Amino acid sequence: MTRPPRRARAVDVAARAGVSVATVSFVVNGKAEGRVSPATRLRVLDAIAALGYVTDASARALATGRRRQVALLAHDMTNPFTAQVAAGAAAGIAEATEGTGHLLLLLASDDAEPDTEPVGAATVDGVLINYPGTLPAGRPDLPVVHLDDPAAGGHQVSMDVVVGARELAAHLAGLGHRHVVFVDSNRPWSTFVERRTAFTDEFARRVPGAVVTGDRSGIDLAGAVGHATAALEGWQRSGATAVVTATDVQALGVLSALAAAGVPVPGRLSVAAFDDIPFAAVSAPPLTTVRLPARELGHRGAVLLSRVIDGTAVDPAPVVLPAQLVVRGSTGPATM
Amino acid sequence: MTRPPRRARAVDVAARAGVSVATVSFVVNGKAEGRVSPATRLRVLDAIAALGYVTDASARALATGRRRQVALLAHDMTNPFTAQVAAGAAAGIAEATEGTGHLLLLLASDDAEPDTEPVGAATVDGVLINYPGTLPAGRPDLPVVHLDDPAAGGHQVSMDVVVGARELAAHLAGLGHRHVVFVDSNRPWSTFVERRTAFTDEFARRVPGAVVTGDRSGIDLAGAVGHATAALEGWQRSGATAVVTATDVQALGVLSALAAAGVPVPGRLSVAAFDDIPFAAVSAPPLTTVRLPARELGHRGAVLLSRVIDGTAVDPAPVVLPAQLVVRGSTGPATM
DNA sequence: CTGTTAGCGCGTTCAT
DNA sequence: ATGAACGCGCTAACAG
Repeated sequence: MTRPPRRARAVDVAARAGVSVATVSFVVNGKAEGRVSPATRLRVLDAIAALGYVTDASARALATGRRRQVALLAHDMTNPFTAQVAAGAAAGIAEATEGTGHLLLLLASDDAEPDTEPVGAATVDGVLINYPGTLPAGRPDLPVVHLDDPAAGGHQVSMDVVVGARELAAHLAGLGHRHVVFVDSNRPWSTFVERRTAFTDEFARRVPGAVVTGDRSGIDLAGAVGHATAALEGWQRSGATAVVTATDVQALGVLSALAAAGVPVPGRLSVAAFDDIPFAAVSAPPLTTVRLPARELGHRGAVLLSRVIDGTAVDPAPVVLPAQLVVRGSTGPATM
Repeated sequence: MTRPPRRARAVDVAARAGVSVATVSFVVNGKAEGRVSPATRLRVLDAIAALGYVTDASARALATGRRRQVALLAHDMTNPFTAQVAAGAAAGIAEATEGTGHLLLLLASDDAEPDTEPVGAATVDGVLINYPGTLPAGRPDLPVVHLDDPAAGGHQVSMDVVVGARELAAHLAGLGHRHVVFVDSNRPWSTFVERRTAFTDEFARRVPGAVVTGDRSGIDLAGAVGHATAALEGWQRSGATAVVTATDVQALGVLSALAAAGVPVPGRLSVAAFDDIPFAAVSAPPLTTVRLPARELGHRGAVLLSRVIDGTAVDPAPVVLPAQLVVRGSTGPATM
């Protein structure tokens, strides 16, 4: 009665069904068509169910060379944008592989590089990089898709940040703003460079004598609040009438600092940003921001990566997702 | 000149170093001590570096039975609490395994159960469940640690929600509130049940004739906003002077709905919740909430799981992390 | 101190 | 239509 609680193997299934392991393998992998008679196929299926047999992933991986896993290299899961990318990626890989593919989460610890050991150890069939910079060499032919890194080569999916930035510039210009502070991220990622330069260029083009003061802060909430609190007075003295940040998280920090200091938004200072994370819609006032489709980014990236892995996608054709300005209550007419 | 871009294997290293694969295996796994001479060890190391050799994870897993991977079963990575748990878990597993362990992310798609196929396929050495309910059977002896699920048996780490809930009840009672609306989560997870009953009991104990009106909403931002907007009028008519929600996300939604309706907080209605996600500190007004150490939860859970896996932790001794009320601006004296 | 070798569990070609 | 046998790359017991 005391059956060994050991996992059933293909041999066990084969024995119970009175066939060979090869037959079991065929049935399990859907290659029974024209090779295994429907009757025996059913017997095998029964045995599988009875034994609770599940193919061992490591053994299969060793035999096939496919791991059925993909890694997501990201920086900080605590950032809502990243979290959405991850959620989208998980859904995308599941969808593209019909539930057989899975996501290995590789996060950077603090400011270090994320741990890429699994990549070298061939634990994954491909990598999704939501992180600037390339992989450590060693696996030159490993399928890779870059996310939101317009400067990256190869396969990538990004968002039309430039269009969104221009819309934002036009919006602020139309409200009469002439001097804005642009709070960049203190990480020199290409997506942030693009946000800043596209905004700055368009704003300068539309507003004669425009002034865009550069500034930067961490993109974590605490860092953003601290920076904004300290920089606030300088912003006011400079005559700026609007603050644009590279990310929503920073803007939420700015909003908080302004509220604490009793500065009316958008009465005294307008605030706008990029991302449109869910919390941007419920801040006080709700945040005007450039909507960047984070979840879609992860989703499309995962689907693309799956295609690269199975060889369907060969030549790198960058996918660019649309971005769009969402006007809410944090921006208003410029007032000096 | 055209070297095959193939990954180097142990045999290749062995050949280059003039030793056998066993020797390579020993030095790779740090078992060279007293088995391999320092000199040959160095030769092997050189060969490894020269060839860029990295042990194949699948092969090693097949041979050792250890996958060096752990799964995190979670519901919605978009929820900041979950994201923090994930970040903590990733850090914890890396720490406990000195960088050799990794995190497989298994998310539930919408309201379905999360995909547990990798668990059955033995892709992981253990599972971290931040999700109510147990694993599908089939692997009864698989190490499991439940997170924030006080009703779960076995190994688990949770938080002292009861203490926090009582502090909150005392706080509101002290401010003169007698009628509060408790907006529960619409998911019947034990952690939420605990939050509600602990709060309700303590509040009733402290306030003679106390009224706690029950209510519930989704714990996603959109759902919370929608619900609050619709329920708002009823809350006001009922004579409630405070709203307590099961999670910060819901409270943020409530705050947003109240702001849109022009209801002063805490002037007309006080608002409080559980979690203390980062955004709770920057809302307008900043949210009074019971701080639940999410990151720590994930971290400790991962460390504990590692111990269970390597057999260090045997008897399930539930770990309970402290919770503590953080009073901010969203709660004030009751006013009718 | 070092080499040989038998598994680990599955996929797949080649006979039958 | 089915089974036998080899290989995937590595670990670990055993022999020397």
